[in-house]
Amino acid sequence: MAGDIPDIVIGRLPIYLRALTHMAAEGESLTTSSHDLGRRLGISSAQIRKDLSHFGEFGKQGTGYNINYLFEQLRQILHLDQEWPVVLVGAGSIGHALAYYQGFKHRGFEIRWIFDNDPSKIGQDMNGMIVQDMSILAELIVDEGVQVAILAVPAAAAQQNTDLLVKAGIRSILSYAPINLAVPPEVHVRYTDPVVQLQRMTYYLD
Amino acid sequence: MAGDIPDIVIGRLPIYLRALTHMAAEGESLTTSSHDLGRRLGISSAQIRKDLSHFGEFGKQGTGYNINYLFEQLRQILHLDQEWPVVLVGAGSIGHALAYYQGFKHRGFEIRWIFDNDPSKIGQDMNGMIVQDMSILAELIVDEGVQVAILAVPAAAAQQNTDLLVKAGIRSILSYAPINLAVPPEVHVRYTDPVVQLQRMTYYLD
DNA sequence: TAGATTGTTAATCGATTAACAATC
DNA sequence: TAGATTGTTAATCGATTAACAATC
Repeated sequence: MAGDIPDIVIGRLPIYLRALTHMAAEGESLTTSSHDLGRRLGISSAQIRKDLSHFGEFGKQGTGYNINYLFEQLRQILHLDQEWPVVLVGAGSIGHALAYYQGFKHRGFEIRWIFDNDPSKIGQDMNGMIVQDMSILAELIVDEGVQVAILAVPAAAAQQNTDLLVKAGIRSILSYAPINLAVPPEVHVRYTDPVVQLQRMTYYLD
Repeated sequence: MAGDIPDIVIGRLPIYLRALTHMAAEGESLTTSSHDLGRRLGISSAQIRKDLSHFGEFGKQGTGYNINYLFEQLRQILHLDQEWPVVLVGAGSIGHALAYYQGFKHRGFEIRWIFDNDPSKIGQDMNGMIVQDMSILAELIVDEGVQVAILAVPAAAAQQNTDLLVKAGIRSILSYAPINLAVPPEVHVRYTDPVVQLQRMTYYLD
């Protein structure tokens, strides 16, 4: 059942979740509709209804969706009704920004450990965490059962670090390295490369 | 002609460009093939050939594509045969990481100006640039003809800053704020939200 | 030449949208 | 009730893939 839901649908759920958070915070209404949500996100109302229909019936004809209820349902669908501990690999400037980023709180994730192989960084404090030596990374992942990693190392080191993470049992990797990573099919990787995003837009510029 | 090329195709070109850079750096061969490129990127060879065929004929039957030639062609298609000056709005930890990020160099972009509205940050040096007051942002964009902006401000300030950027003439925005921005159709926006990326993957975790 | 690979066409596959009965 | 909006079906739209003639 779950396996046949298109990944592109899964990819929109966090966007819906985020919009619902804002709506709840605004507190203008207890309910929303597919039309209202779609207008905010630039998505058709039909698509939103179709997406949600993969998982159940969350709305009421005539009134739409209860914001808090739909929010909770999406949280459960995405397995965010628990906090995922995250290991951060790389204590450079990107790693630093991530270590101090407040946005993980209350959205299902917490960076708990930071690793680097640079002796000048090891032992440093970053937002209450001590940068640890890569040599004990695999052991920690196994012992703590960590499944989620953020990779913020230079491109040249990314694949070898990925192999290490995968071997230790990591199943989801968010990579900031500007390179495509090879992983086995059961491991999910998402990429963040600001330059790729910018390059995609300059096509439309003169 | 250009207008009818799907945006999803445009979105893959920077990925191809990045892979070609690595291939050129490795220097193992002067040529590649759609099959070779596809294997590296997890994309079918047919799709790569189809994508490229929107823009011209860059290969040779029997031998494939000259890496440097294809690289140059893609650079031109994406308008990266010039350096785009970028204005960075927000000098917090994300802004700081971006200001010091070396990855923009040689990939078509340079952050030239940093703005913030926090008096404690204004005047600070960041990688050779002085953080400037938001009050002179619009004037600078107009005077310098800046078209590309990176937005790294809190969600609460993102829409009002976007409105300011758009009004001043910015046409491409890369936003790190975890919120959907409303912009006129001629302005392109891309988003980077690490939490959204992570949330998309936890669906597949137990 | 023989083998390899392109560019392109047609077929397939999948995603989005329009429309509407059901019903709150 | 009348108006609004859901969930779903069928139609449309668009993207991917398979296949192959052309040709290096």
